[in-house]
Amino acid sequence: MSAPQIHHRFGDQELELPVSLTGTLGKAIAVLEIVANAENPPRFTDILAKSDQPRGTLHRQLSNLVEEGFLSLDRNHTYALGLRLLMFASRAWAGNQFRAIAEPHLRVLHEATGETVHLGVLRGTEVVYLDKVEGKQAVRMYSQIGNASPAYCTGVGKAALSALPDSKLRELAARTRFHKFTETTITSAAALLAEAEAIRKCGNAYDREEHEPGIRCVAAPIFSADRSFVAGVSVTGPAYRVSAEAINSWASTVRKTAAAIMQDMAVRMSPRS
Amino acid sequence: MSAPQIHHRFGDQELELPVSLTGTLGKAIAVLEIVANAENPPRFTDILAKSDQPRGTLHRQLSNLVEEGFLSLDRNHTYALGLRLLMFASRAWAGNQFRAIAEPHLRVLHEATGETVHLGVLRGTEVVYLDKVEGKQAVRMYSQIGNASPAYCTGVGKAALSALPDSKLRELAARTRFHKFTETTITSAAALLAEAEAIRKCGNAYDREEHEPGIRCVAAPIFSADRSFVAGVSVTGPAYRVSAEAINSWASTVRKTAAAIMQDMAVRMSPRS
DNA sequence: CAAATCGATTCCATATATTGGAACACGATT
DNA sequence: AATCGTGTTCCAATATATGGAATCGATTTG
Repeated sequence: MSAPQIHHRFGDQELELPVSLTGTLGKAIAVLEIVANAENPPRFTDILAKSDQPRGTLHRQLSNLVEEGFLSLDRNHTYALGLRLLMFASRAWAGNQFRAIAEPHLRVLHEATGETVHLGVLRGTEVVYLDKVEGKQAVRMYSQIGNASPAYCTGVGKAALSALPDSKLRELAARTRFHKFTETTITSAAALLAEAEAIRKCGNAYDREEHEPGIRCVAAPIFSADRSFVAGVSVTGPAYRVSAEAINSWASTVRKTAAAIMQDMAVRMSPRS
Repeated sequence: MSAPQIHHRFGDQELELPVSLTGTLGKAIAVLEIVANAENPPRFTDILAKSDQPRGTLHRQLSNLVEEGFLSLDRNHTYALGLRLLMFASRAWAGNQFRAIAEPHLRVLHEATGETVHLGVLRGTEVVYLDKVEGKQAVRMYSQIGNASPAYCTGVGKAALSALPDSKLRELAARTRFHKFTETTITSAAALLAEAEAIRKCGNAYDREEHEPGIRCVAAPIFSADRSFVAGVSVTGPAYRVSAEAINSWASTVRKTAAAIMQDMAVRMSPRS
């Protein structure tokens, strides 16, 4: 019913993270966020405590969200994120052109290395994972895909950051909140800027057990011509199995994958169909 | 920072599907839905055509959604679902108690049969898949999980429907819009009610290539005591590899898995902490 | 068993955010 | 240069969200 018209979607996606509230919608989403960030299913009062909305208002907001399927309310009066979010996300993922284009390249990279391959894009100071290719293994997916990790301590994240124009990089570095996950985690904006510079020079980002102990990773940046869209690819493996030499030996392969993805995207950008 | 308090979440989740608009939020979500259902990335005018909102209004709604990260707008003026939806979905999935409880049982079922195992819950007249366990295979995930399929022509869906109280079942059957996907697809409310009765008798639902040709499946219902929450678990395989006899031989195994999940949930429901 | 306490829900005058028509800007096409 | 198709901005009118207080219900306490 619709021609398979190809659009060009490279310098897409916004990088801004929403801080200011967008009227009614923003308030509703703020409530969603509270529920999403709660460790155990929150009750009305729990949410009220974290929200600065008066009772009546909050109650209606919650009711609306439940009505719309963005939240679910069980009979113990605890709220949880609703199934409708899953439906939207599934379509968001399937319809994402960048992911679709990158996917075959990720497979090739996985074949070449035998280790887990990640694809992620920068969103504010975080990286959102769009795909993951790993060996024989039962599902284990939402656990990673759609997940957001800090950019400053992951291979994909640092690769993406390094591709940003300098002004943008500084801005993000300034507003990053650093947390020392391991011994080697970067913990200052200055160190992050230096790291980005190093990555620009050699073309690869490395995660030297900076996020999780025992996990190593090489990554390379992917970016649009104007740097308004930045992402990264990486190969990850456990330190006990993957030596530092192995990581180094994959560096150029990962760079080639990134280059191949960028070229593939450029190709599908130009003509209007 | 928070006690690992266990809440009981069985007769949870709402079954209603949102038809009426919930004020401002509902209108915003309606816009989201338009973008989600578009085949190729829609432009402003495309959305305007499907929406009944005036230009100015629609434009602000879109701007707000972009601002909040629920939509992305690329420089060709095409809209797509935003990454923030992925982040929410990832947390919704990870935090879903039902899925977490069912997961180990799904693995066992997969080991026993060697074929793909699905877990899904009913939402309105559709089934939303929460988990999928399959053999050695690279990712392929959002493609199924979070996906919504019609209930009347899938194993999981029919199993879930059969567990509903009669009045609810009739209501859903009445508002189901039937589409003849294959030769064997059920295409009337009456036939669906009869099918549900048959499932209640034998305890299993079968998908006899009713949704996709060449795909067979046995399922069993999962439900809360008061039937306010209904779901299903299934084993699926390609007809060329999986004979009708094999499917039959798995029937009781699938029922046992469903029973085990239900018991496991009941256990984690009762005490308040 | 009554009273009190805590939480969730409903109500309604008021303030505010959304509305939508029209004007404006921009680029592509003729 | 003029026209057309798009996307974007503006602002008075108005519909909508707000939030304080009252109500309801369940659970705990005296």
